[in-house]
Amino acid sequence: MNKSYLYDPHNPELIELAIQEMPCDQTTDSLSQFFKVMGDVTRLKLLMALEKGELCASDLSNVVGLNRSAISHQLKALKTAKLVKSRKEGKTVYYSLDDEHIHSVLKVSLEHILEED
Amino acid sequence: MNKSYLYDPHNPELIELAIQEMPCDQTTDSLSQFFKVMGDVTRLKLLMALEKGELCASDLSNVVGLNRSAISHQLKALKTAKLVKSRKEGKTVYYSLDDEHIHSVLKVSLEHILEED
DNA sequence: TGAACAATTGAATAACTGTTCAATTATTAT
DNA sequence: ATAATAATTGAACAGTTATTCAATTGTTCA
Repeated sequence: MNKSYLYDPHNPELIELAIQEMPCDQTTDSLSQFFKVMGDVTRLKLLMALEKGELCASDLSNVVGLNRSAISHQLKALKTAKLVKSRKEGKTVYYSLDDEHIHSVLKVSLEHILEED
Repeated sequence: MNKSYLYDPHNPELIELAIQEMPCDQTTDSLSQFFKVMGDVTRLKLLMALEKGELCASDLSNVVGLNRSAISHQLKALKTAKLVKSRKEGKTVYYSLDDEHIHSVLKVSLEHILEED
């Protein structure tokens, strides 16, 4: 029961509802982690590049305009977050999007950003 | 033209395509900023609480379990990012979601998180 | 074996971020 | 005017993060 009211409630019923319907900490943590991973320009560009198809680390460096080390670090973050998967072929490692949901999240969010107001 | 190849290209055509279809810096910056704002547990919880209805800062403190100062700082960030709007009534300030897109983004992303594998 | 290439790793650094605390503004009621 | 309440603000701190550099692993080919 997370009911530690520090301040006088103005709308007690809505507070109750919001607390009841709030997902558990594990879920909100995962969700915010998911957004955090995409909340970096470099990682976002990597994901957008990989929407076009499978690419290796060097090619991704060329697309994003950062050295291989930086790209490798961020690819690791994306892999840990299970947003990309990799496949080794000889010396080169090919990366691709792991999840289908990402595309729709990117699509809806891009629409939101590009919206006029 | 962002065509500064530092490394030997393995897949030149796909590199070209990825570069051509990559949105401009302003767009990728805005998009990553959008995700960054939701990439924090506190702000995410605030948004999820506001999905239930309009709430004032104190009530949001009670829902999230943080003092008013912390909430106020994060509400400001959400307002700057145009994810929430506010309405003043006497001493209290009521906050609500500014954008309809957020709901679908949260929905799709939550599905992704809760997915089995 | 040794040279060349792709990729990763770890340490270091500079920059950023979220929360707390203390002080302040604004509004209402006595 | 004073007190009380709601909210905001700014400074400070601890913790995190992205990039760079140098070194290393792993693979291919001569």
